[in-house]
Amino acid sequence: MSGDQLHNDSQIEADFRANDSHKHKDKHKDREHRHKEHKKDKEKDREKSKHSNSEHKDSSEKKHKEKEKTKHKDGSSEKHKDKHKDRDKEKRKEEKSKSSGDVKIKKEKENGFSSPPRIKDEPDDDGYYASPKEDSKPLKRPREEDDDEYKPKKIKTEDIKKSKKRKQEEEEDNKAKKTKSKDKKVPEGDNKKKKQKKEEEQKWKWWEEERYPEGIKWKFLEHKGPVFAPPYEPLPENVKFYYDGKVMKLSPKAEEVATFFAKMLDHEYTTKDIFRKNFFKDWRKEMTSEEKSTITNLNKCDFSQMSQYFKAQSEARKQMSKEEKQKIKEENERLLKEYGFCIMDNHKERIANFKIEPPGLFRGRGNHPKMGMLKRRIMPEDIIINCSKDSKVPPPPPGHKWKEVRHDNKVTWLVSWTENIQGSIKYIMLNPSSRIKGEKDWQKYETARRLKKCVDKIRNQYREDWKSKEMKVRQRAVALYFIDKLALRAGNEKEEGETADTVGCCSLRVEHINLHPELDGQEYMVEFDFLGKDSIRYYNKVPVEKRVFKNLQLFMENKQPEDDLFDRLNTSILNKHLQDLMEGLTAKVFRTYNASITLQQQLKELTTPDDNIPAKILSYNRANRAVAILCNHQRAPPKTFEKSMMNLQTKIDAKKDQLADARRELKSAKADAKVRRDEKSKKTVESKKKAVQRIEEQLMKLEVQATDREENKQIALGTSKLNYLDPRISVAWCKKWGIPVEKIYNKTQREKFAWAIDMADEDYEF
DNA sequence: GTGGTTACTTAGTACTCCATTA
DNA sequence: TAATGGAGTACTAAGTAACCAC
Repeated sequence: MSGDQLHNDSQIEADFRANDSHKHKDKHKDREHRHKEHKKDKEKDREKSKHSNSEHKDSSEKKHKEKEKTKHKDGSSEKHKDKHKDRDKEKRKEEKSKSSGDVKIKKEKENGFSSPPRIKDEPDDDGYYASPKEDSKPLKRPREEDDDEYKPKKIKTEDIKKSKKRKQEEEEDNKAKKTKSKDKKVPEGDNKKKKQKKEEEQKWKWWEEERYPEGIKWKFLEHKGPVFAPPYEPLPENVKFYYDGKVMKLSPKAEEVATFFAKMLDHEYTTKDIFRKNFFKDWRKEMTSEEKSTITNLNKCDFSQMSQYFKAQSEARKQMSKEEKQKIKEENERLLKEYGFCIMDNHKERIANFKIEPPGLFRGRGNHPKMGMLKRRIMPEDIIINCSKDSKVPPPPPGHKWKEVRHDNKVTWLVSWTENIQGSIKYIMLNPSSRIKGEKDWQKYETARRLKKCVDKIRNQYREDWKSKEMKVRQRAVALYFIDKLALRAGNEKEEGETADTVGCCSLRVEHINLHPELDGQEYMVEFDFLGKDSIRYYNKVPVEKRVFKNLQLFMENKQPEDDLFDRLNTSILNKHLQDLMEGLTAKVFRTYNASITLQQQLKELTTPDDNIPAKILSYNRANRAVAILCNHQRAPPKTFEKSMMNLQTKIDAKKDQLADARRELKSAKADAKVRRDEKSKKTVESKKKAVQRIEEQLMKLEVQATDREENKQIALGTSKLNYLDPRISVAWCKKWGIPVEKIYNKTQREKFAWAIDMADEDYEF
């Protein structure tokens, strides 16, 4: 298959799939919503479902309350997994029996889903793709050697010489800074340049140093603690809240929560029943008893004045003078300078998120049962500080104290707290450019490269396991095949009712796949349709091997749509097995491996040596896109997409006219030169020629831009670029073809991948 | 084997800022 | 000079997976 073909096919696929996906997104959501609601409603509601909407809502709310009560009363029953599962299955069964009458949805689904298979290339023989040839070239740097990864990790201590050198350098740097501040005679521009140069020279190459022993994350850590959200500022007197048409002054606490809702009034969220219900419940908790007895119906609340006030405020912010904006900018910079960095082992490192999340309303993704709940304000008393014993512990704000100060150098976080919505722990950690994150990232790609070496063996093994006598082994083998072939996520188990109903490979249910012995002229087709991470829909039709198909039929035998497809499997079983096959191997390594290897293959196929730089970059983006499609990285089409495409087209048309004019002028200049035969007219011809060339180039650039943008409409390239693609592949490609790395990675990305930019040469092979 | 907890990576979206254009 | 648009950034939700106790 040629590069072009591949590109075109994948593009068509992408468009089909993306259109499909968005067309049906809402329907899907509706269906999912019904699914959940019905689960809650159980038997009694079966009858009621025929009744009016409002009735249905009321009863479901009651049921929900009952459910919550029983949850609290009888926690033990909740804990028992099998019972739990069985009950879910029962509920799902009921839901299914109800929704089976939903002809409309089914019909539309049949009509709408026509995307071609979206899989990686496979040779015809066995539906199995060969891994690329392994490269035996020695890698330049010692730490790139895979052997390093194979051996059980040796305990390494920091090279004394190096650390001494580092200290020396730092001291010199400090001296230099001092003298620089004294020296006022040097012109500022010069100073800046020098400073920049110096900074570049002094970028710490942690990747050239020894790693710490396994488990030790740092030896010294000092920071200033977190920045708390600004306190609530009460609304001005003239901004009123109305209840049932009458002005009502709210207590500060209730008012603050009301403003959260008012700020979101234009958002679709605030029209959703669950959101409103959750918000109202939590809002009432913040009210005084008087307010509670008055405000009993959210529909009677009028937040419009508040909403307008915030809109006016944001408008005023936009209209601020340059000076005012500058002042704010400076204040932010000051905050960043003070709290945005820490000292970790002799190095100043940037902190990723030093600000504590402000209070507000929880905005889950997809059909989240907790959307609208109040995310409470985090106080110093909620905060755990982590730093080294010999560091200066950050002082809590006056009149407050920390929940705890600990000195745990086996973890990377500086600050943590527990949020109130899911009860999960949130952390303040370092920036991706830091040593601690970079090292981990590098390690991740090294693990994926190790997988490359044994992936053939693993593939042979799971193919064998499709024939196993043990059901558990067969399920494991088929699931692994999907994870490998389709880059599916592992699919951990989730607590029912706590999050949106999304799945990954191991948690797929029977209802998420459809088997077609023949479809679109191909045999043994599996049709996937489920909501994955972030409730992004995964829809794909894939031809599989006969044995896989037969196994799937077996797994689905005597099961209901809401039953687990792989009922003998979970991620922990799968990962334990993978661990036996290769040290450090887990399900997610396959995603990294397949993404990176795909990029490398695609770059080889798509890059045309004679192309100019913009065309080569288009090829790069196409290779990147192939990965994004594989990993199902979608985005909502930008709101201004159509408009901006139209503008671009207008520009292209204008450029075409300009080109036509220029060509005409060139032609007449040539004719003129033929007659006159003098130097002057020759020169004119030359300059006209150049003008044509220049315009041609400009036109080409615009056209490339248009193609790229169109192909990217619903595909997000960033996620794979940042998390799945070994940056050394991109760096090597840039070096090989003389493309400035800035064209591929922006400043932040270059900082994150500094290690790769420094160490990869053009021969690098993933 | 299970459930709970913890630590960390991966993810999409909303917002901000700055360059370009009218 | 204001409007526009797009790249880059901030934010934080939602995953994966390890570990531990039972």
